[in-house]
Amino acid sequence: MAVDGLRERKRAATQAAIERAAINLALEHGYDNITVDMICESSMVSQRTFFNYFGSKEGVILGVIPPLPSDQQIDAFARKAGTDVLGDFLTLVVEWLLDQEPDADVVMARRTVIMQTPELLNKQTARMAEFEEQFVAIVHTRYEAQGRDRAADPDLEDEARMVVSLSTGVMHYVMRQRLSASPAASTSELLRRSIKLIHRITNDASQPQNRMAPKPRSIRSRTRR
Amino acid sequence: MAVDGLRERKRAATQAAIERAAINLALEHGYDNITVDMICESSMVSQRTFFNYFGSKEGVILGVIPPLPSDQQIDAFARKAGTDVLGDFLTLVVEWLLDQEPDADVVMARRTVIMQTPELLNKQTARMAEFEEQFVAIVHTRYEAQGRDRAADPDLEDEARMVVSLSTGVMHYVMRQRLSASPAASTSELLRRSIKLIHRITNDASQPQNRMAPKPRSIRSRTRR
DNA sequence: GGAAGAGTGTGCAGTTACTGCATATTTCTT
DNA sequence: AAGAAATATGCAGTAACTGCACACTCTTCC
Repeated sequence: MAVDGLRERKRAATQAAIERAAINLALEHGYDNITVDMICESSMVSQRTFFNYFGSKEGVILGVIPPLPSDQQIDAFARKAGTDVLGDFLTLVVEWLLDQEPDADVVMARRTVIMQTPELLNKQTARMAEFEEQFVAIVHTRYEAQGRDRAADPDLEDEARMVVSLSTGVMHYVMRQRLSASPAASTSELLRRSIKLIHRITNDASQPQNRMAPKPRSIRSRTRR
Repeated sequence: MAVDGLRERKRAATQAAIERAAINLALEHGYDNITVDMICESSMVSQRTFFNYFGSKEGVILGVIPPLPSDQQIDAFARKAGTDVLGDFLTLVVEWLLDQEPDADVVMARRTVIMQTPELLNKQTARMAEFEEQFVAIVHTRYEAQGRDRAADPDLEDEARMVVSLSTGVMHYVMRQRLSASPAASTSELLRRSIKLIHRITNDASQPQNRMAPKPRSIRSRTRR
């Protein structure tokens, strides 16, 4: 029994090779101007292998999707005492997405590529959106742990979904800030600032909560195309 | 000089034909199981024409992207007296995206297709995200109209961006609700309920604003893949 | 140490969305 | 009716992605 596993090491090597090749090519030519074939040639693997590893062209830049949060993590989130669902959930998602990949160089290079290719940021967000249902379920475990019942409060379903939708938006913001902001600021610090921003925005609104859509419906008259 | 323009009428006809063909096919076989060629055959146009009209396969289901809000609309948004930036901006976006297409049948059919194909909802959101920069600019016009200066308040840039990010999330939620919710509920009503939900979620959090990330950094120990 | 078995790499052929370009057809203008 | 402008189409090509069959390599277990 190999203590480490030659297989695993090889696997890690190819993965890293493809990754490096892709990132370097993207840095040099721009993500949109490189093809999967170029990456394959540069990393000396077949196209098929490339897709076996990363599944898509974006995948190699955005990184492999981590496995969903463990039951432990979900449990920890569900049992937190506070009422800050949004903040706690965001913390969970950030840990899920961002706390990995120890290689600082790669992280840095990824950043640069994504920064030069706004479309990639959107794809990142879209990729996250595919877990919407699972996320909603996670939020629900928290509500249940707090004794809030789905049957008793019909809005609870909507509330969970809104938490997730908001989180997706905020995550997009956070990712974006991580690119441009001083890399010194830790992610959790960034998150805290984001939450503060949200409060500033929404609290402003909570005082004159009344007038929302002054015109009942008036902009109908617009020419098409 | 033709009062109406034969050209325009023909154009509208082909567009409608393609649209109908696409939606019907999607309803029958599912969006993922139809090809652009099938749509073209069914609507008797060349593939090239299809792409001339809709640009992409999603485009024909999601509808043509409306032109950005007019300067008038932006101005109206900028000059609104209240402090509810988020609500007002959401109203603007909803008007931009949703207040068009008088044909109820088509709207209904679209709904069904999108409902059956969650991926389409994400693409819709992604498509909207491409206007992020323009949206941020719009929010800024409002801040400027209110005398808030970018130079004086360095966080203003971030605040505008956060408004847009949040809006994207909320719009995703709204679109989703429009699918499942009783079609009776008007969109503006839905929006109002959404804003209320946001307040419920964020106000809960504003009281115990302190404890955010209890564990400083501990989940590092996770096996990869 | 060698055979069986599981995991990996690769070639190939095919599908599908999408684009540029040249050209034909149709409608509008005057 | 002629020329300009818009529209429709065919064609050829690119690039991402998939399924499948087969070869190769590491692991395991006797």
